[in-house]
Amino acid sequence: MKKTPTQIASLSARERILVTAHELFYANGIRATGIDRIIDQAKVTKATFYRHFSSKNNLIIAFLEYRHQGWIAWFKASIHDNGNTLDAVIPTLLEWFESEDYRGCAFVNSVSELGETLLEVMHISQQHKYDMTTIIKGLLPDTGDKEGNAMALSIAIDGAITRSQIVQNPKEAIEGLRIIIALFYSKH
Amino acid sequence: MKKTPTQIASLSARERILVTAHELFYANGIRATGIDRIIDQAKVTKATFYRHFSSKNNLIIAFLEYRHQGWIAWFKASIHDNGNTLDAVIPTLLEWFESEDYRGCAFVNSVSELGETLLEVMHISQQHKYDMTTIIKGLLPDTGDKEGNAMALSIAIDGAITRSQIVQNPKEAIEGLRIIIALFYSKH
DNA sequence: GTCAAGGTAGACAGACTTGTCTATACTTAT
DNA sequence: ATAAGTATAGACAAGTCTGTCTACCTTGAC
Repeated sequence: MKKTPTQIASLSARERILVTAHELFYANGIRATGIDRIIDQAKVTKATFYRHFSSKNNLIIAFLEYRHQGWIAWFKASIHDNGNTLDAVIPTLLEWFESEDYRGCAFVNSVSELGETLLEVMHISQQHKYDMTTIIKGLLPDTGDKEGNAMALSIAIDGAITRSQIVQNPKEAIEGLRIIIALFYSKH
Repeated sequence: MKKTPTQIASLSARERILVTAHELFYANGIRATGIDRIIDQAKVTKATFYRHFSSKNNLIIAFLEYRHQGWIAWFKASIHDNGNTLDAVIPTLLEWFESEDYRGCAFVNSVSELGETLLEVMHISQQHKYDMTTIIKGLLPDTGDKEGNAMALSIAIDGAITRSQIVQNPKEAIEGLRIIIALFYSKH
């Protein structure tokens, strides 16, 4: 995915916390990441942290909103750059899967970890999947069961995201997805 | 999935710990579940727990092995009971998705939570996905790219498992999967 | 020049974690 | 009958976690 080699020092305290939380939460998990670790790496103090975020839960939600915005923007842009067809999801996802710090879908991971202990996590994750499905729908022709096909395709994409995380073989996951997409093309 | 209303008291201490750990780990997450909670609910003491499992990590691995065995056995049996064809995965998964305590794939959840901090978790999860794919492969005809098709189908299944966990709409996830499976049938 | 906002530095409370340890008791095989 | 194995009960060490607090400093607006 997008690499933002931002000079962390040039950001405001709030942004430094958010960027650092994103990095650590995604890489190591939310429960595994303590506030202390975040404030150390973000180069802020505890008082500053709690001035910007009232609690860790609050930061978790901000992290997911930040991630959602970033991911959707990247996904749209990359699909556009690859021709804006259904086929464009292949190189788009492959690039993501092959990125060094790839660790699956941040929303699936968050729901896995936190379950329903933090309702907003569930809601943001549902919104994220809904928005991804809408983007896929926009790539489909106006024939047949467009809604159902978009759902089916985005489920296949979720499968590839998950499989790539577990089996750590991006090519294999992408090839599986490619077979499914080809079936959709041969149908029309 | 299979409901085992086992009289917990009739089991050995080790089995009680394992059954309880399975219930709590799957329902609430691994990191969210403390040893104290497990020993309380399993009606054993700490000394007994540590006689059977040298550490929490050790219990996590035992839990995943137990889950893998149980899940694969259930999956095979349910597919068999539903006609032993590719279509059989539809009612099989629907039954699982609609079970009250459904919370997605225990292996995906574990990898999400623990990442690479516990290597065995990664390995067991990979084995789990491999074994699931093998079962799917056994349902396919000997035509075309059997290997690739099994991979594609099991990725779609993973997607449905994940989507059902997040969006909490089993029917929708199953319908998406049904569309993909229908495409595989129409191909031959 | 004053004042408010936002920053640094770090001690601290209180809860929760895993894992160890002592001391006691029940069961079963030899 | 005794010894080994497994159980109960629960105190405890040592570490982690989130969140609060005091005390002081810097910067920019007015």
